[in-house]
Amino acid sequence: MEEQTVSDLIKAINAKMRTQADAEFKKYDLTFSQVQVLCFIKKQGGETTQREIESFLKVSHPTVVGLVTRLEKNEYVSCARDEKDKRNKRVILTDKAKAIDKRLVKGKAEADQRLTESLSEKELAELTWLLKLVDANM
Amino acid sequence: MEEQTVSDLIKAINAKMRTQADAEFKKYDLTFSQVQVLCFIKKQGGETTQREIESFLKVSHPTVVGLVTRLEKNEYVSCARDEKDKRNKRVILTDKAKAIDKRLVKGKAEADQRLTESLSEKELAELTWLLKLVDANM
DNA sequence: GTAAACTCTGTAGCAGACTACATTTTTAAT
DNA sequence: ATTAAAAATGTAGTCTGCTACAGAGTTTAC
Repeated sequence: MEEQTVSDLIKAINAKMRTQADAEFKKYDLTFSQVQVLCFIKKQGGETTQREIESFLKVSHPTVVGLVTRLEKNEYVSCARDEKDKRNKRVILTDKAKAIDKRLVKGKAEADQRLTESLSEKELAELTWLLKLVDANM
Repeated sequence: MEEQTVSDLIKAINAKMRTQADAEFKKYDLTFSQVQVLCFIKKQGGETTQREIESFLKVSHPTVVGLVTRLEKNEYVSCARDEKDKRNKRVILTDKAKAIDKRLVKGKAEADQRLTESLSEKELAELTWLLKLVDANM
C-alpha cells in the first residue's frame, strides 16, 4: 500500500533486526550493539580503545562511552588507563566474554542470516554490494 | 578492514541517514521520524489514529505515544477523543503543519536522494526491490 | 619553554526505540 | 446480563543514538 522509500525501508528493517537480535542476546544480558563491540575487540586481539570502537562502529564517542560502561558493569570488559598515552582508555575482554565469544559470533551470523534468508546467493551479494556503495557515499 | 554484514551495514546507514535528516529538519523543530508521521497523516487526509501510525511505521505503541506527544507540544498536530469509539485517539494535522507539509515531503525526498545518489537508476530499483523483499520476510 | 591546537574521554540532556505492566472502552461468550 | 477477552492508549524504566559543553593529556608552533 506504500511508496516506501529506501530510507523508510532501511529504518524499518533496522528496527526489526535490532529488536530481534536484542531479544536473542538477552539471555547473556547483551544487546546487538554490545555484541558488535565485543566481536570487534576480539578481532583486535582482545584489547582496543574507545576511539577505535568509535571509528569501527561509526558512532559518536558518547555512544561508545555508554556501551563500554554497560559492558563493564556486566563484566564483559575491564578498563584501564593506557600508561603510554594517558588520553587513551584500554578496553579489554574479560574471561567471561572470552568464554562465550564463539556463541556471540555465531548468534550475530544467525541474525544476519535470518535477515537475508529470503534472498538467493546472488541477490545477497548484490544487496551487500549496493549497501556498501551507499555507505561509502555518505 | 571489514567483513561488514548486511545487518552491520543497515545499522550504520540508518544511523547516518537519521542524523543527517534530523539536522535537516531541525529548523522546524522536527525529526525524521516526526516527519514520517506528518507525511503519513497528510496521506490519510489530515487525520488518523495512533494505532494506524503504529501499523504504518511498524513501531511499538509507546513509541507512537512519544512521537505524537512531542508533535502536539510543538503544535504540529492536535488530538481529540473519538466519540464513536472512545478507545481511539484522533490525531489531526494543524494549520501550522499544513503550511509546511510540501516542504517536508520535499525534504524527505531529498534525504532519500542524498542516500542513493551514488546509484544508477537501475541499481536504485534493484536495491529498493531487495530491501522490500527483506522487509516482507521479517 | 610556553601557549595554542588537537585528541581522547567524560557529562548533561534529549529523541526514539523497546518490554512489561496498567487502564479504559468495546466486543464476545455464556 | 455478566463476565471474560480483546483493543487502544498510557506509564515506567532501559538502551542506543545524538549534540553541546567540559576536562585532561599530548603535540606543535613560535
